[in-house]
Amino acid sequence: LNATEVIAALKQRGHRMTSQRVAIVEEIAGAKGHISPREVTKNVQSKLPEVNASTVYRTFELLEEMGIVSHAHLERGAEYHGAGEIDHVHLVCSNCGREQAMEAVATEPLKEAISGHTGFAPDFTHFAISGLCAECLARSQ
Amino acid sequence: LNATEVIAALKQRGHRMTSQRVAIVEEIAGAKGHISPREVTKNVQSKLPEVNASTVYRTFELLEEMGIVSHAHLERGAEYHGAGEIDHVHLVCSNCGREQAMEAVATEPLKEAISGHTGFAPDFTHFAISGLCAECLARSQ
DNA sequence: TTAAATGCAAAGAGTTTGCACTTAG
DNA sequence: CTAAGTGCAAACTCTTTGCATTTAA
Repeated sequence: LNATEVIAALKQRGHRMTSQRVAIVEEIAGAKGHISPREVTKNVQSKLPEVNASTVYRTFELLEEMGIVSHAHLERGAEYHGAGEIDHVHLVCSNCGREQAMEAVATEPLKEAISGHTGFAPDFTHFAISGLCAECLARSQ
Repeated sequence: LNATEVIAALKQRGHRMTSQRVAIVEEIAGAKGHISPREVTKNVQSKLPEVNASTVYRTFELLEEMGIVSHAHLERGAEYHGAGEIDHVHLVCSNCGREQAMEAVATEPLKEAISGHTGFAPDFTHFAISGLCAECLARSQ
């Protein structure tokens, strides 16, 4: 996710570039993996104290509408990630809370199994997948 | 999930059976599939108007602690289901919002694939699985 | 009797909204 | 200029918590 490109895309759609919007886009673009509205709000406010949370939410909404980011549901609410990134699933340890990502290609077999049984076309990237990470699993045995 | 048995289990643990608790347990036991704290609150209040939402939350907490129910994360917050029920995953259509359940055995192949790649032991029943239901998929093509 | 359970009110987190003000273009 | 964008305050949803009161056993 490249801030310059996103800003160019926004301008092309006729959006105005305010200092708040630039800071928010840069924060999102600079984040690795996923980032939540509250993190963006906190980080942006350390530079521009006046930026309001509602502006952050409105910016995420706009970017999602433009197909630039997507959101996923993790244990504690929504997180966003670049829509262009390699599809990945979110593995969240229910014991220690650690998160890891895994490429979504590995989920193809289950996609086909579910699709074959029910006709439902699953998208494993939208909700996190809960479970036990390797360490907690080992420790529990 | 059988209300009488749950009540018996509560009594055996030394809990008191108040009219509120009975009504809440009956509502949960009477629900098919999953049910949310807000639904329980709404339905119970139609019989006992004075029941407070906090009592419903405390009851769910107690039942989960006793292993009688488990919770899962769906698009709009937590839902509970009987812990004894056949393990099932929640398929939620991102287009029409419809929910369907599917036995979790079908997810075994992916469990093994993820476990083999990352050591992570996934539990697909804890978060819903998003996607397109058969109807919306057909309509989109 | 007495401690568990409840109701209530408040708080807290996360998110949305209406409206008046600001400002990019 | 002027409408898009913003800040602010309020509201809303979901959930939790402290405390005084009620009540099952």
